[in-house]
Amino acid sequence: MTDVEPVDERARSLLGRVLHGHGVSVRVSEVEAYGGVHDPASHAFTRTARSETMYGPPWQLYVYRSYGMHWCANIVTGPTEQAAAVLVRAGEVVEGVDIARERRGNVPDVRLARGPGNLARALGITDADLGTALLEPGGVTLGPAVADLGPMTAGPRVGVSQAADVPWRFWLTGDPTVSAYRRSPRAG
DNA sequence: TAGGCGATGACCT
DNA sequence: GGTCATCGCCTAC
Repeated sequence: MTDVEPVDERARSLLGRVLHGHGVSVRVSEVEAYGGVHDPASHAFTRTARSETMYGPPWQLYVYRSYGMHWCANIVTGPTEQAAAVLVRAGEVVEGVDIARERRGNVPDVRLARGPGNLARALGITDADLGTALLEPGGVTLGPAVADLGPMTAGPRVGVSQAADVPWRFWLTGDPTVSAYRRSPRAG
């Protein structure tokens, strides 16, 4: 590997874009970048069957289960074999609000897609969507880039115990749908 | 084959 | 703000 992909740049470019999933559309307000094979915090740091999708071509959906019961949606951004990906952490439901409410239960609208597990649930994303090509018509798709984003902020990643201080979490400044920061108890 | 751990969320104080 | 539920995956034996 002679150079490192600008994974942080790829992550920032996802902010404001709309992710469509099974009848619900979410405007992405918060993301977290994972550098793939060189990032100790990434699932792809050690290659396993679970993370195999991340080594494939970009713009595919990587779905994993967290704490046994939550699904988390990632967008593979790196070229084949690099396994760089971006975790979509939060967003604002802009279409299909009724469907999202049905999936999430009786919570305030601002919380419908706040947090990676909640966002995946609002969009109806499960392991059945693993490997979905996001730029082609299908169950889960990604909209075009947004020109006027407004200010964004960078900070440390949430919940990771390795490389916790790398500022690869990005969110739209002041957006109410952004999830709260919580440091991993295992981070140094 | 068994044990430990987590890119979390919800609830309680 | 703090605590705990919960279970699939990974690693070590």
